[in-house]
Amino acid sequence: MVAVTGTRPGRRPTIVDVAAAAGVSKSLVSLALRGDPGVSEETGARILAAADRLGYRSNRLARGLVQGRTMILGVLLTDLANPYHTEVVAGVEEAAEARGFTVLLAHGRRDRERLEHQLDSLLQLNVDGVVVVSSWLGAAALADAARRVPVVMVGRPREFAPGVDTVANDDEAGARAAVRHLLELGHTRIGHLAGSGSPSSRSREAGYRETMREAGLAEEVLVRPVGDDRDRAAAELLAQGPGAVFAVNDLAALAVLDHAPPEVSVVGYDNTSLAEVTRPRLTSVDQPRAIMGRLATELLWERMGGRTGDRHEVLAPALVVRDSTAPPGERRECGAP
Amino acid sequence: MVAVTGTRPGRRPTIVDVAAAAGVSKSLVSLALRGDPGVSEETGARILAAADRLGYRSNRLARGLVQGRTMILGVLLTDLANPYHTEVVAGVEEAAEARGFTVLLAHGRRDRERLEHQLDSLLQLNVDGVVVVSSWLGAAALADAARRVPVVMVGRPREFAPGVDTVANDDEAGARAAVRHLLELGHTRIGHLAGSGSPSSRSREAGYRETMREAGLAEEVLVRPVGDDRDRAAAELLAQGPGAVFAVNDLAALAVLDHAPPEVSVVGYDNTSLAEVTRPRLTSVDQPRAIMGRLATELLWERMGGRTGDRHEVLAPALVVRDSTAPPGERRECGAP
DNA sequence: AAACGCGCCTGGAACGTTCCAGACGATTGT
DNA sequence: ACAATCGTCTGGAACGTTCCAGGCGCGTTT
Repeated sequence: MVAVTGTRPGRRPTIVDVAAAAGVSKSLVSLALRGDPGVSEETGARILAAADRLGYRSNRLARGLVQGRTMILGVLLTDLANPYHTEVVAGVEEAAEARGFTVLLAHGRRDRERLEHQLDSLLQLNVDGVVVVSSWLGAAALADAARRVPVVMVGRPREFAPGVDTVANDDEAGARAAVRHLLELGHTRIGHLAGSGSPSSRSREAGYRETMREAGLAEEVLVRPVGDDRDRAAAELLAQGPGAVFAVNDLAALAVLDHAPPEVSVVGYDNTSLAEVTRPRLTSVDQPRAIMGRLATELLWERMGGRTGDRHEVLAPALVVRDSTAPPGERRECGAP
Repeated sequence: MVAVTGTRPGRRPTIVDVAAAAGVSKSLVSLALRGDPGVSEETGARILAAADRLGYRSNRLARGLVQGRTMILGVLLTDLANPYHTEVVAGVEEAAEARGFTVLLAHGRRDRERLEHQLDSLLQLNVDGVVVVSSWLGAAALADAARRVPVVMVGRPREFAPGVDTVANDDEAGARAAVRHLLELGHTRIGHLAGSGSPSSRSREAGYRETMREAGLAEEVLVRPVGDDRDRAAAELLAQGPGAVFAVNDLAALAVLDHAPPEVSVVGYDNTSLAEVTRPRLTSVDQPRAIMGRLATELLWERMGGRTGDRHEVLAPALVVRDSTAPPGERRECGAP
């Protein structure tokens, strides 16, 4: 399996090698490999056979260079370990694949500078579009990228970048649904373990406050930002004696569950895979992540088709009720069923 | 911010545009942008300024084409959602970055055919090396890829592919450590919820059987394969009344925890992020994933440097003791501390 | 004074593909 | 019989870089 006849030694075979082996011009090889109808059946078969024999693989760099597009979509992630992100990616991949694109992921590893660097790498590769699954990237960097290639951001940006479409869920509505669920169970003393000032977390907090006010419970509003130390924040919030807690995300909710007596109901946000796995299983607000990913890809597609105006899509989340919520005074279950 | 002077309209600026703007040859621009010492300080500054003004970004396709290498490492993953994988990736990224490589990820989405397709995509991109974090890929596909570019597989292959280095943990040793821990706590009736025949799971089962035999407990050996329905398998295993269970991985361990009375001790394998999050927190065998990722990158590096013989590295795992194991008869804790 | 070395710069040839204009026979239409 | 058309196929020009051989001016050595 070492030296295959017809190939220059030590080099990967090119279209020219295949052409020589099949006794035709390189142009015809190119046509044949792409299945062009203007190639006679017999010659086509011979070319394919030769390519196969030589172990030829097309060189995407060269193709991309001459065509000016690569049929590659780049996905930029802050944090691979975040299950929220990965489900969005699955949606992107599905839609991209259907349109013949290859998806490559670049990873920022929770570091803003690295994130910008990775975005740059993708641009240098001439990807045909970028989906950014991160709120960490600044509007300037995003807008700059959008000047060269379609860019969609999944999530809620601090600031809208011109030329960049966005896909987000309606955080305020999700928060409302969570709080309403607790109200309907009969809770009144509902606290909120809040986020750290990101646009999403602010909307969630606003939804919480609003719903409490509408229920005539403005005095019961109890908010504690989660800060750096989730456990401390959870403990301090619980020290105020709420009957239920709406947490800004699942991890925060877990911290609450950990410190709360079993009568306290807890709702999370994001419906990550954690929610299924913990005991009690966590009631949580689900973002339609796969759909968001698909939609992001469609927005890219539209941009490639020439759309110029910016679009900002907001999707409705849905509450998923599990075992961590119960009427006041009832114990959540714990451990084996 | 629309039409920048000096750029041909509608095209991204190239090195030639920069050259024209700075009044030098394209060759000099190339040298200047790469920081070649043979460029006078003054001219260099002028070129950089021009590049900046035009918003120039180097084209990696063209560079890769002429240099024959891309300074990109590809990582092929079966399953993004698997936290085991993502930590390996972090290790790869760290080591790759230190050597000036960019890491791009391709995702097989738990589909073998897609996995092969993605591998092909990476090869077409002329990546300088591939780390495969998956046991799904056949030896033939791996060997084929290894013929064009260095390939390292992280995990235990069903069959060693020629030309492909591997990095794995010592599953048998890990299993021994887990079982010994249970023995030391005083357990004798130790069951095993086994995997589905992958090389890793077979080694883990072997380690279990061996250790039981050495402890004179050959008669107590109790093995149930996990199959498709984890919950059923766990319930059936528990119906045999073991005092402790060593499970083939964390997810299987969780299924056992779910159905077991609190006196039953449980050990998992892989020490995924789940282990920290469940209650009781799961005792589990940890693979040094980040180190495995780094090592994989180093093996690639060696191959690039010309090594030809195959290397198969096996790293020692370590047991992480948490709350899911206790002496026989004692209750594991549950819920708040 | 010629030769050499050095710092700085340039033009053209790669790299592997696709695109384009057109060549060559054979067939068809008038 | 001649032009037009069609099905196949070809050679060269892109694409945007890097690499290479060398050029020019100037100071230093022989």
